[in-house]
Amino acid sequence: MDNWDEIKTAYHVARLGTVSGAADALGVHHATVIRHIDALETRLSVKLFQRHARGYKATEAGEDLLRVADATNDQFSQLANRIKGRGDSVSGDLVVTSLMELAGWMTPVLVAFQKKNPDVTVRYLTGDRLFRLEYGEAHVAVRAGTVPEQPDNVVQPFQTLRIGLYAHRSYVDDHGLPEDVAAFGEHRFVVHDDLQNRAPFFIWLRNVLPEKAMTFRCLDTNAIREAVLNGAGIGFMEIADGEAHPDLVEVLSPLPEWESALWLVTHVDLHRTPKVQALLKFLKDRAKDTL
Amino acid sequence: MDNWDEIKTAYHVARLGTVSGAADALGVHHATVIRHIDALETRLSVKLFQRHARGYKATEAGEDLLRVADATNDQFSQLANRIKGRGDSVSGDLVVTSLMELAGWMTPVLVAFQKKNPDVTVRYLTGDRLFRLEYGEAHVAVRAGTVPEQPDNVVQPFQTLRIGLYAHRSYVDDHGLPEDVAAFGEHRFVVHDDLQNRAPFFIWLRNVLPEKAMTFRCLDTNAIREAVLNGAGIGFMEIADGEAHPDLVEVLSPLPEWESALWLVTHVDLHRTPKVQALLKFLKDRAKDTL
DNA sequence: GGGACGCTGTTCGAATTTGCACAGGAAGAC
DNA sequence: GTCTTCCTGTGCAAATTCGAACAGCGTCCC
Repeated sequence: MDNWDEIKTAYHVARLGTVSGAADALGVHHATVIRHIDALETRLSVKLFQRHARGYKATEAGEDLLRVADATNDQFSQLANRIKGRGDSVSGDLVVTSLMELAGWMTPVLVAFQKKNPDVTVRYLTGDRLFRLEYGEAHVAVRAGTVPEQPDNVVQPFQTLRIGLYAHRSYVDDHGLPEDVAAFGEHRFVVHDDLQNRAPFFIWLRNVLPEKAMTFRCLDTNAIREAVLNGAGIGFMEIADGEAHPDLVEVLSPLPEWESALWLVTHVDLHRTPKVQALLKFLKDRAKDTL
Repeated sequence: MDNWDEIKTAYHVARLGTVSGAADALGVHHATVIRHIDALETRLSVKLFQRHARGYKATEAGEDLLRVADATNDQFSQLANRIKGRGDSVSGDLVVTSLMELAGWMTPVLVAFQKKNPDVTVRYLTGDRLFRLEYGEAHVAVRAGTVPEQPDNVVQPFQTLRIGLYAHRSYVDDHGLPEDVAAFGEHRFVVHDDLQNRAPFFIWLRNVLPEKAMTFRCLDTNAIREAVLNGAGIGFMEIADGEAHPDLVEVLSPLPEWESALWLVTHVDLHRTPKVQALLKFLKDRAKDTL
């Protein structure tokens, strides 16, 4: 029973009673229908039809096949409708991943998107680990830095991650502010634990700051933020985040080289789906409004 | 959704996760699998799989297809088992038709057959009308006379219908017996109503008997038998039947030209099925024993 | 880090499938 | 009765599909 097309052919013959009718319904030549039936009967070594001049009459086996194939036909039709319907609608799971730094900005946007599309279940994944689009781990990723060049990924420029250098008032009260970059060595900095971190602002910092000044090191961005807010030292934060806290003091005017480009990345196989397109459009619209 | 083979291919890809694995399972080249998937996705304009270096991962649509196709696969397997199982076993309906003359002999044989094969439902059809094998009206027919030559029928010689000419003792008491054929005109005969009837014994009778002697005419053989048994006149009966009744008198020694050949006829599409073969063998064995 | 393995994807020639044309036959209309 | 129509069935040519070989790439193992 390893040729489903022949079953389909037999189904239409059983349903319509004639080879010609089945051929019309299937859009193939009636010779093809006869050959399919013959092949199927030979393989099963059972006669599915009794042939006579006015058409084909299903035997018991043929009647059985008719019932099964009829159900199958229904199932497949419904499947096609579901698939096409889902293709047009925005529903089901929608997995988004981004840098942890963006959680503050992303979360309300995703909540708004979910409100607008109640059929969608949003799953927002952040973590050190890069969630891989090519393994289907996420539909949309927000990536930072140079243009990602994974072969099967569709990359769109999103916006610029603007970073500032801040210290908490309590730190300033204790240590003052560095006059200029040359004086950074006399201060205490909160930095990422991984000194190989390739964020542009961090690379810049490594070039101007001796390692001994990096006195508080954290594995994740959230911890860095908390450390700065608690006066552990000077550290980088998103500008919007820094400005939102009245107790934070800007240590240095943001430099252009601190900025890092953000990219919207999707897997090519999912990029054209309405669901993904809807989110991409939503993200870009919100970025336009809020920046 | 009009190519079931492509669905089957997609099913195996979704199930196994790789094109190569599916190709092995299907016994086709992996290039074929890729083409099927591409064609299916193009037709549905939906991505069923996300491609990556380690294989294919089903999208939501692909998962949906997997579920449906899995059920379909089960259904088809069961169907194949049923069809092949039924092919090997003797069960279901078995429709037999014959001349009414043979009902007396056929019925106990069919009952015995049904006892031996309890899964079979025997339907024994007798009637004036010829039941047509080519329309699936019967599986097996017992026909009399010259070799039937319907094109799609398989004809096997069965046995000889032996006919005798009988009268009931009450008729003989009233009218005596004819000395020879020449005296037939003085007697009363029970015959078939249709004078065109082509039974050989009846043709013979028409040649030796004036029409005025055919005083009791019936439409069916059963009625003729009853009429003879009630003394309505001289009539033809099956020899076995006539000999079974002690009150019947043989009017004339049976002539060879009264005999009529019996044929077992089946439709070529059903002839090779075990069910039909079982009945044919049974009929022939019983005929050997009882004649 | 390097080599080997496994999987995807494409191209081209071959094999299979398909469509066409025509024959043959049965049933129904007139 | 004959004619028409519709159906099945078959040989042959064209179109489509399929398979072999090869390339490319990522991953795993050593």
